[in-house]
Amino acid sequence: MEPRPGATGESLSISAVERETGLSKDTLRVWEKRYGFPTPGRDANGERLYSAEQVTKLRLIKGLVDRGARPSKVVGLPMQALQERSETRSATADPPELVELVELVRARNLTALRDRLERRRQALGIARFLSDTIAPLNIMVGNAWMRGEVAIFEEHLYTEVVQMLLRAMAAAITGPGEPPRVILTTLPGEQHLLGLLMAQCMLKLAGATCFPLGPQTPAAEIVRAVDSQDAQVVGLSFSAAYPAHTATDTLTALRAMLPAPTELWIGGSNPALFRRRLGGVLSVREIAAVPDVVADWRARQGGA
Amino acid sequence: MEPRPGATGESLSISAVERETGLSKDTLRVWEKRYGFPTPGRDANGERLYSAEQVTKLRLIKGLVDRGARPSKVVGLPMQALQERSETRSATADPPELVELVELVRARNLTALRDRLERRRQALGIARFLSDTIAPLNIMVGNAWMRGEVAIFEEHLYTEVVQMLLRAMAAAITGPGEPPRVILTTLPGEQHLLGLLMAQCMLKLAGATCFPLGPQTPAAEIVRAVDSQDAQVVGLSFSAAYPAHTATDTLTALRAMLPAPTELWIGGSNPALFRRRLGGVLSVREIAAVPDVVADWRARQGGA
DNA sequence: TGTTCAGCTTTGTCCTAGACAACGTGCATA
DNA sequence: TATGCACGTTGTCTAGGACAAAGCTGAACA
Repeated sequence: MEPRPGATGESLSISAVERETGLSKDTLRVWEKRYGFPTPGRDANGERLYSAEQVTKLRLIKGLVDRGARPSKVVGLPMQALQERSETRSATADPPELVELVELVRARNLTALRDRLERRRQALGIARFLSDTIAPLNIMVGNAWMRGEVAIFEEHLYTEVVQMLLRAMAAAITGPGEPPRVILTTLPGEQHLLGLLMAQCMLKLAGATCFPLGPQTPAAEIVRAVDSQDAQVVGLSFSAAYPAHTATDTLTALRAMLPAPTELWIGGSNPALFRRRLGGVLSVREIAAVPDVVADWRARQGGA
Repeated sequence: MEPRPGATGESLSISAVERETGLSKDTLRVWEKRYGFPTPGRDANGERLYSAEQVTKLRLIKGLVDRGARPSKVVGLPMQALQERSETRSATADPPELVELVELVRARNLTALRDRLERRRQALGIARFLSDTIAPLNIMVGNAWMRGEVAIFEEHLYTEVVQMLLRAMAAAITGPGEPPRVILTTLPGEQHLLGLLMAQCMLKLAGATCFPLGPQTPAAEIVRAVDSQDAQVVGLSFSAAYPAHTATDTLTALRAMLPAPTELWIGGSNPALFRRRLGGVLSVREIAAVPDVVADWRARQGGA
């Protein structure tokens, strides 16, 4: 009636692999037919059983495809080639202090990680802490995860530590709550919250009023929220894993549904957001740019 | 290449409906064939287009099925009958003070909601606040959402407010961090965190040491986390929407993968968890029972 | 030399239809 | 009152085919 076992020992069913990798069942089957990979075994009923290695490899491939690689070029590649291609992308000389922090994640030393982050926050101030430490660190941890250097649960521990820190920071920034009033959320399917929390901190620092909706709000509901909260801006975040196409489609739909004066600001690590511009959507490439964006908005409102 | 538009105006594609309702594409198609509902229109390419009303109705049906109704008995029912059946379930005389809080959610009065909750927390103390206010309130808001009385974005606002409160509470409970050491997370597919945060507060109150992994950790990764953190207990939470079958399957698999002395504690609003007992899994029916469960564990360890 | 457009290839998702195992239910037996 | 068996129910899996949208390629043009 409900799902099959899903996972028996080391072998995963197609549903489990869909959950683990984010690749749909259809895609998994069609890759198998077209590219000859993955090559799952079969159980007694002829149903696919994927090995743990194949799942790891699929995750690497997904990472490359998310960054713009074409499946036909990467889906047949051996493990080694995949790892090399993953690494070259992040080889822009990571600063050693941040590499140390990633090492703490790998060592699962949460208390040390928390302390170090806390100290950096106090030393740098919130804005620079976010742009110079958290933002690059997120990318580095994400890359390390794709390369298999950081386990899923280690990435979860990291996310949880940072999330606690950011939420505490956001709560600590108080003020009269001036315009703009900003709805913050992600679209359905996008679960990553860190970008949104960073944006919330920066926006509150700039004096804006935030209405965080948490992750995964359908477009129609965002419109209702804007209406009910009298919001002037909708802020959305897109991680690298979010399908580029869904993003642009839903964004244009949302843009059409929103009243014209309501602005749509987007950010995140998704490369597709910056490939092509969308009308009526402002993409904020760097978290550090948030104060300028808010200042621009205020100037525009003052002038109008 | 990537997903189709998904949503055009008021009509949703089958993928969008899958995301919105949690019913798989396969299930949606097979219900249509077997029960004659839903009856989506078709676009120029012959692809299904679901109306907003059908999606609402599907959500109601999903709610009933999640609570144990059989699809053949409820997929076909008219809207009115569905609403009646949904309501009878929650008709156990909701306390008026809590009904008022739900009204605040519907009125989107976040500041009032936050203040009221904060005051109740101070009046009742953390433990009774969680068991007598937050736990029933979650259920009431969930029911109101299923009945369509509370919009999705209102439910998001509520969740966000409570989450902030619970995280702040959890952070404020400090102590030496005694045993047991508990890994807290949900299985892949389960996104709801409130239950977990409540558990975290209660566990910390009881002096336990918590390692929250956030939502959606694969079973194999939970095992690695237990190993690396020397945890004695794994705590998992299951919302009503989580497919019963996946839950029991993954739980038995996880139980088999964990070392025997590591305990597995589960909680949440999922009725399936209490229908049948699983060997080596302890289901904590009430959030208020957490201190007893911890005390029992300590007695067992002391005796051994 | 740079740009634009048409045509080709790639790619993810959707379609249909059938099969089956696991579950719940109800009935007959011990 | 239990236990076991048969039956109907139900969600997921299988397969192969189709198609639109996006990327890529190269020719024609300014």
